[in-house]
Amino acid sequence: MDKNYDHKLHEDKIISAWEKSGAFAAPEASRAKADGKRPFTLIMPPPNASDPLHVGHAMFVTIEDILIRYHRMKGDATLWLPGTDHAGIETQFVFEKKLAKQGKSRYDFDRKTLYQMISDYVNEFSGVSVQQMKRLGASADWGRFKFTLDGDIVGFVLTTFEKLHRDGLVYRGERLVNYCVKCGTSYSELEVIHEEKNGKLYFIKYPLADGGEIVVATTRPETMPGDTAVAVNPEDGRYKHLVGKMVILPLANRLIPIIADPMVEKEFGTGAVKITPAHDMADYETGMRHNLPLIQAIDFSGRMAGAAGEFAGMKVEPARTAVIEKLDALGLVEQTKEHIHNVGTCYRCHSIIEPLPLAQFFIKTKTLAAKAIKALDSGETVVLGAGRDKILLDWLTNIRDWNISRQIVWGIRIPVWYDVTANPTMEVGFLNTASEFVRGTLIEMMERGHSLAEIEAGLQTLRPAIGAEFVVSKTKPGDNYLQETDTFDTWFSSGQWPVATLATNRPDDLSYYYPTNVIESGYDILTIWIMRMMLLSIYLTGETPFKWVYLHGLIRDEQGRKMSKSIGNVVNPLDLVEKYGADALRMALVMSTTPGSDSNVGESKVRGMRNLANKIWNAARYVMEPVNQDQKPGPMDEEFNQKLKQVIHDVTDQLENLKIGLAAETVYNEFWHWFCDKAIEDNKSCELSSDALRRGFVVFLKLLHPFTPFVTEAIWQNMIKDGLLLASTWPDA
RNA sequence: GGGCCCGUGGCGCAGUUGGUAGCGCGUUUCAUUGACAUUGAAAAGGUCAUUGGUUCGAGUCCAAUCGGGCCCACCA
Repeated sequence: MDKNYDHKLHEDKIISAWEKSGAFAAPEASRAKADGKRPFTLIMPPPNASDPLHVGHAMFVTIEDILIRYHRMKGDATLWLPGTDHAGIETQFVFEKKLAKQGKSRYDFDRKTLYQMISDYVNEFSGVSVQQMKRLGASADWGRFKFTLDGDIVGFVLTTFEKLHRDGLVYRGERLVNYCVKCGTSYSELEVIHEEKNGKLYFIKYPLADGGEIVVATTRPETMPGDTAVAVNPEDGRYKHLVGKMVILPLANRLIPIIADPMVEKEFGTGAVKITPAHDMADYETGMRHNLPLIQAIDFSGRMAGAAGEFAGMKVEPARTAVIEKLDALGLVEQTKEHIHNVGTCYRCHSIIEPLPLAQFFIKTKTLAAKAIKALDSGETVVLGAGRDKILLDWLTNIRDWNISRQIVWGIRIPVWYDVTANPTMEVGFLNTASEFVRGTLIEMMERGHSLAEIEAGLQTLRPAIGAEFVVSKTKPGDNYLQETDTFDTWFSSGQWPVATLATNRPDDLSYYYPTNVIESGYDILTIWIMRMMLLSIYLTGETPFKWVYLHGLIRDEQGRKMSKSIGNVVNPLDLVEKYGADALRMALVMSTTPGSDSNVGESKVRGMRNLANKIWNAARYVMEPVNQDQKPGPMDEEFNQKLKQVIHDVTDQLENLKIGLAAETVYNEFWHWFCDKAIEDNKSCELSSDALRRGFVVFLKLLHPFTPFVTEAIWQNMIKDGLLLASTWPDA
């Protein structure tokens, strides 16, 4: 054996030996069942198919692989099911940025072509993440690999939607949605980030119809053309006498009522609020309570709409200035104050989110959430992650209906159809045969000579009226139908992941390997993903999808800063693997970490763990040729055996209880500071037999294997020369 | 405004059901040609944020305070 362990000489060879052995594959359910084996199932959180791995991925690969290797050695029927996600918005966003560089946009292509282009782009990179996971040592069952847009997964997702619809849990409704005019799609509230911004609070005089005025405070005067009321608090003595009176809305010169609603805070501003139901979530709610009409002043491109009269066509920011100037000229601006307020921004592109009214598909979540709450309350599902279980519970308790429509093509198209003859005025946007993007009502377009077939072929957007009837069907229900152009929220498909991946694999996988034991992910997607999996999986199977939720923390740099491209402190996990070996990176990522807490990882820690790999290697060299060759028990043998048992017991116990960081620390310390520093020295002084030392070392190889699989396997091949360490059995205490 | 998490030697972090504090990196001194300098031995360094309480005993439980971070929320 070489004097030093060089990971480059071993890792690739070991990966292929493992793969060739077939040990990664989970046993067939029927056989495992017959053998009386206990299943251990872990569904991999699917990384974006087109993205290379970052440290967060390396973290989940490591933690999950540790658990999988441990359970495999314990003799469980172990399934680690891998996959990748199409990541609808993320991917289309990146792709459109590429198009923009070529001076093109999504409107230069018909749906099919655009989809194909993105698909090709994703396929070009889709192998990368899988290769990288393998380099980290991921012992997943690659034969069961799934992609969220695989035909069988898509079929499964569509069936789920049909079932939800049959059960009355789907509706199409016009709601204020969080719309990003730059991304051209709506988002669920989970994808909106609230940021504090400096703005101005304008105090504007609204004249009363029968003389006098009422002053309202607003940060968004440009939405005034959409005002449909002024609201005051019912308890507010200053305004009680005005409730029910009419005001003349400046600029538009429309009459709108003064209403009383408890949502108004008396202390803020003037205690009077303009109500703009089409452009503010709270106003929308108020509008619903008071049956106020919806007037859209801003359109989906982020410009002022026709209702804004002279301001129509202007972008929001300049329109705000223009409106204030005009009002000021009319003497209607009482005062302007500097004001810090929360603004919703797009998590993707950081543009300001416009709340806009749009007909979308929603899933009713209340009844689904009740079952998830029950699973948490009863302990059927336990969340590990520094109190984040309470955040989950809070979300489930206050859950809102889930907007699952996205206005993008990269995803699963919603299987809903509209009858053309029944909806002649729905708006269509399509690429015509002359490759121009045209938009208008269906009937207009047909009158202009565009055939239904032409429209259907180039269709990008379809906007049927609010109450339009629709048919849910996987296939076209008749010649006179056009399909909804929205696709499902990516999380709608990944929310079914544990069930969908098992149901579309081997025949008995779902019945045997479900519910899964552990789901592992970063806490940043607790609500957006984990919660959705609970909702949909319980709905589909009646059982909670996982017993344990293990939430790992964010990985920060050595100084505790978030990794970001602008700081330039992003570490590529594969570079570290190249330099120090996969074992070193794995150990550095998990040692002394605890669920839910962020951890800082820098090169010095990885280097320290590379030293561990070398230490193991050299311990092997000693054990194979110890100074004391005596097989007979030495005076320290008894104590050594006792201690060894204790170590096995501790590590096993910690792994059983998902205390992975602690288990890593225990093996590290006991191996280095007890086995190497004490036991080997005892052997040198002839107090410990070589026999005991060797048995102890083999135990340590096994205990270390889940954490540092490569170096331990390399030694096993050198020393034991029988089978693979990967497939050996876990030591008994 | 409501909720959650964190505050342990210079730095980064553990500490499993409460029993007189550990690890990595760093620092100091010494050692080493036979497992490993990617090493070993020894050492310096912490009143476990502060205050009060429960307990025979608290880093570990409770309360309050200060500091840092996060989540949620219709003060426009």
